[in-house]
Amino acid sequence: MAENVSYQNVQAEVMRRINDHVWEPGGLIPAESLLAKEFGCTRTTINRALRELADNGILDRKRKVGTRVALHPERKATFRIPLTRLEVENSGAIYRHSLIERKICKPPVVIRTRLGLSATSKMLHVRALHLSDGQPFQYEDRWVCLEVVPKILDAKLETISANEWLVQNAPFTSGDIIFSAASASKEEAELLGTHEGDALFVVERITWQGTAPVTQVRLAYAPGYRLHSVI
Amino acid sequence: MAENVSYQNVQAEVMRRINDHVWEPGGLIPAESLLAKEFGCTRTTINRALRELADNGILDRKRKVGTRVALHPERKATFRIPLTRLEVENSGAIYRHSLIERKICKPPVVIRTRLGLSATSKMLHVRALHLSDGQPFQYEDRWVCLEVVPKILDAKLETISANEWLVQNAPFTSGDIIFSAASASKEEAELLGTHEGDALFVVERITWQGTAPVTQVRLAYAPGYRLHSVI
DNA sequence: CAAATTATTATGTGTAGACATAATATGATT
DNA sequence: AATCATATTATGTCTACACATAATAATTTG
Repeated sequence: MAENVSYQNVQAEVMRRINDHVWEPGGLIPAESLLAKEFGCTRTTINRALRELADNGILDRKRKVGTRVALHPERKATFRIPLTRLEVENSGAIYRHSLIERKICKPPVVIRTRLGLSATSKMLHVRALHLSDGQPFQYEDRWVCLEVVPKILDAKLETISANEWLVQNAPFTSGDIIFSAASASKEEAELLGTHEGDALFVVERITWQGTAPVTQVRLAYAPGYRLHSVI
Repeated sequence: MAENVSYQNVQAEVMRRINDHVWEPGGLIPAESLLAKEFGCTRTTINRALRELADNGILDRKRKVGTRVALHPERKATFRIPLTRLEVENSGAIYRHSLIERKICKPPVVIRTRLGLSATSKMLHVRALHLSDGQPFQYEDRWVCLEVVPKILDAKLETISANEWLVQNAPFTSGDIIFSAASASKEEAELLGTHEGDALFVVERITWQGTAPVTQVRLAYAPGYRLHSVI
């Protein structure tokens, strides 16, 4: 008798009660100590179950106030941000990349202000094309903050992509990502082997080391690219 | 004396050692029991610290084998999947939606096979336009599985959007999401108030209740839409 | 020697209890 | 009545210990 109740059992039952509207969206659910008594386990176990559900956005918790069912159950989707090389190789194709430009210069105002840099700052501007089985796969336009990552000037970016060098040598603490769709410019179309005006999937990413910007990159994918994710 | 060591302290120090290459990517790190001794806390605390980092993709853990620094630190990004209504309202605009079509019929083969339905299955096909301050914001093309959610036939989809009705009435256990870019068809362009061929940001989503498909939806956003996310 | 069996070990998860902390509710004071 | 100090409460996190489990290593067996 007295089987152990696992935190997963608790989670399953909590989810059932939410789905069956036993516990209404926005409503308070019983306190941990009560649930512990009801489920016949310790508060530790209940705590872990509820904490994880709160991490997943299913529940909202506040000290002293209690735990309530999230009002708008906006499920969180997570997706991995792989290296472009691995993204290609995982599809079974052969990866290659070619450096288009590598220049130290002052960034355009858009970039500078977005990163919060002074007007005199110089950055490393890198443009590269990533290929999958010889076909254009992704066009990369990157600005690297030299004050934060001066060592990148020693990197052989013809051999190792800036993407990969940064992952290995420039840790970041946080980042912003923006997904959008854009029409291919003439140059982009040429590089990606498609036509001007074609719809491209675009990812922009800015990464930070504390409050200092590390790098900003714009990745334009060749037509047909689909980013997959799971809820 | 003997200050408590929190799991967050442990996480911070672990991250430092990874960033400073004290622990190499792919390398084994000391076992929980050793770290507990080193940090002067219990294994429980170490476990929580490492477990969370593993959840975030920073570490790889396997029983008996140990814990290693993830070889390719593909950071996971998470983003919320809000109701379209809230997405609009949170931007300060007024939301409205208009139903374009609501029909019970057999789905095209693409949809049917993707959802694993039989050839005779009928589904509810809903098309709607979501507006932000009167301007076209998102075009929704949805198929709902009537075997799983028969009650949707009673819903007043002119009043409440299918999106919102389903969130409240049809829980799901898992889902796939695909992001892509597409050129606007003539009809899409008309509905979204733009031009044929314009680049649209497209989200496709399939949700499942166990192994049964709940709904498949294709959301095409008006030009200019950007999806934000944080790492 | 190869195959099957039996340790061994690192993580996974549970119990029981304690103190910390944030936010509210209550009561005392002006 | 309004303000401030004080209890109260639910979650947050830690200690200390125990047993479960998966995967490997060591050992026995055919």
